Amino acid sequence: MASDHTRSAILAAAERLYADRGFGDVTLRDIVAEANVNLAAVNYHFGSKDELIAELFVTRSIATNRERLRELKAAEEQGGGRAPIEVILRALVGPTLRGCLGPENQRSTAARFMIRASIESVPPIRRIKNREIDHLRKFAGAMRRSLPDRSDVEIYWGLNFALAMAHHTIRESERLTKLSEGKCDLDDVEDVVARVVSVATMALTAGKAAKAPARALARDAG
Amino acid sequence: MASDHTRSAILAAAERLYADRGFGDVTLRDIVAEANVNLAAVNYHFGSKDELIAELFVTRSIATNRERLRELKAAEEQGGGRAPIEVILRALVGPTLRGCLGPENQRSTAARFMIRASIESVPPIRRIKNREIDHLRKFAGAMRRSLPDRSDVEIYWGLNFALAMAHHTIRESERLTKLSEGKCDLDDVEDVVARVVSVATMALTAGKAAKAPARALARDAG
DNA sequence: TTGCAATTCAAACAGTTGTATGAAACTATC
DNA sequence: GATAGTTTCATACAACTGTTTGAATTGCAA
Repeated sequence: MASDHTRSAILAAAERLYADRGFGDVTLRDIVAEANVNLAAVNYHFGSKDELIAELFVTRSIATNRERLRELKAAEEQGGGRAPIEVILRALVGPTLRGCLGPENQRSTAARFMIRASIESVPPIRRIKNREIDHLRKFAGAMRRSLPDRSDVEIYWGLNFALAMAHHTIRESERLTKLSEGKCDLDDVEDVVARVVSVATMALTAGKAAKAPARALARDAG
Repeated sequence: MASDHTRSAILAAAERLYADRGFGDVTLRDIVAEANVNLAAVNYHFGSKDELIAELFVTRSIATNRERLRELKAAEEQGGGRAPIEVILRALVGPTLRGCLGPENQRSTAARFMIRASIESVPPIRRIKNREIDHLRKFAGAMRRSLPDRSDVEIYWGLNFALAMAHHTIRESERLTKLSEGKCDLDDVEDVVARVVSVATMALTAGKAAKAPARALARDAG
């Protein structure tokens, strides 16, 4: 490969545009204009538009997941195979929140692209996304080890709510700022992380009689 | 005028298709095929595709908000101007959850359409959506009356998290079912509502030291 | 240099999109 | 039953999409 220059220029431009404007209204012509390359270059280097998107997503997906798992593994090792639930949750939502919030110029294009991908669900991405389940299962496993007296159902709901709060806060950050007239400071990322982790922790550790009357205690006595 | 038949057939078909497949890949030709009307009928009756979408969204938006506010108002009147926080939250997330989850055949097309609209953010909708802020402010007001010792910041974060859990659960319901291998039963809508309300309530009523270290624990779950 | 493959480029292609047109088919009023 | 107004229809249109093509250009080895 003589020069990857064109190839990586396309990748960078595409990621930036998709992150900013979404998949819906970014055309190949927008991308090649931003990258200062010829229109045919995309098909020459990637085969098709979908393959370009897929490569972008796979690359970032692997990187993000590795980052999260690194934090998780470190925490579990330090705790002798069992990490505090707060630390697990922090490893789950921290990297994404840090990448997508905070002062404008510090936001990672990569993370913003991943958020787009998790929202818009364009075909080439949807096809790949099922693997993410396996990734989440690892977190579910760590959470189970951390809270052995909790049923699987509670674990999964807690996981779901943690991701919900993180993603929704990112996605609707503008609206929250506007609604609260700036009182909710989304630039203070560590505060946001702490809030999400705190609420998710409460969801997972609150008294068992929180809601399900007599239903849940039967089958799962880990 | 003479016969609204064509007009309402288009509205119904469009809503159904948008709810099922999103705005991205539903064309006017898909809509008119589903509605069994001529292609030109859309432009004749609505002016343009965007105006069709806008009318759909405005209609549903008004209906949903009226439903939520009705529940809220009833609760506040019954409590003499101050409703329990759980009831307020239930009025906020209940209608949407009930419309979008539960047994397949009971799901409201209207609610599913609104979820799509809240996710995909197509131009004609984005333009209208800002009014939703005023609607949410009414809920923030009720929450403030219900929890007078809470700061505005806490109120807004609680509101944000409640919506986050409701919307995310709807949007990722398939994934949660798969991840939990069916253990999380999303057809049991009232259980889902109870879980969301319960966690959001904890977020709003937990020990005031929420902002401090992540170690704050709260056993006062209602 | 010559020769050859890799890369770039302008241009065109085939398909789809939302929209516009003008004639036909209705509907109701007189 | 003729007329005027509304609604439907087949069809065409212009703009845009991703993709392909084949010629020009580049880079590098012999």
